[in-house]
Amino acid sequence: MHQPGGHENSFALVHGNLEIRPEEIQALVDGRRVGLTVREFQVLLVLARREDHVLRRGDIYSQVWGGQMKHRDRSVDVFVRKVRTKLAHVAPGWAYIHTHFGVGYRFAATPPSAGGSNIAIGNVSDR
Amino acid sequence: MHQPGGHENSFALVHGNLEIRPEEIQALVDGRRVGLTVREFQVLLVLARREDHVLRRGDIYSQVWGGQMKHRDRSVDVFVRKVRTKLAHVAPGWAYIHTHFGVGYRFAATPPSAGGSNIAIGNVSDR
DNA sequence: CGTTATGGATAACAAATGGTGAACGCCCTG
DNA sequence: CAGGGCGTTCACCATTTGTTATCCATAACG
Repeated sequence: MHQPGGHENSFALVHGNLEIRPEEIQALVDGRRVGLTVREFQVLLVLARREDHVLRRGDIYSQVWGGQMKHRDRSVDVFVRKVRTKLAHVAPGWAYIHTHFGVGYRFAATPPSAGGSNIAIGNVSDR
Repeated sequence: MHQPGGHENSFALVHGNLEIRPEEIQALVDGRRVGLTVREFQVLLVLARREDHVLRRGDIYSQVWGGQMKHRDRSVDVFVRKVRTKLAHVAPGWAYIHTHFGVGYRFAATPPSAGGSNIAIGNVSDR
């Protein structure tokens, strides 16, 4: 994580059934490990720290990778997907990272059925 | 948004039940997301920044799209309508963007019933 | 009233954006 | 040195958004 000269805020975050432990680089859902890699964890952490706020890709990027995000860099997207996949594996039906088209992503732990009983499988993007 | 070399004024605006967060490109009505797209949001923002002032189409256009608005370009109108629709969806009865015939638009958060109990459905244009 | 100007409403089409799956290269470990 | 885990990058495709044209309603005006 890129915070030049800064310490990691180390208190655990709890959102819904998800617990995030910065010092341990661990994310737990109802006590079960999500199994995120370091990068994946960082992306989730950055988002979760600003619950319910829309973060631009560039902001997420600079906080995790440091520096300026190159034009058309898809790193953030790819990692968001990886995180989503692993979270979905442990917490089926829940949604945590919401897409804001043309802007970025927003963290909000959303229980199943909230947001409508979608018969469709695909993702829905917020705005 | 076109502000060559300029920074986005980033403090939230609040008008009536409407909150506008430039940084997040988010508009909220009583906490509920309006769901505007980036362009739609920009149009609303430009208007809201000059609450109660009538802005000419050309001004709105140049601030959002940049450059000079071409003769008979209806972009502004189309987006005003889109914004109105989405706002109406979340805040029934309220009016935010008022038409000034032959001139342009004016932002003013107006609660229901203010402005008369119109039985008619259509729009009313100010002057 | 009849005509013209102006804005509202839709829809068709084009472009931008993000989801996905997979290939690669690196590094570590057995 | 083979295998596995991880981060990075690419390419393809579905969806969402932006742009433009057209038709319709209404205001302005003689």
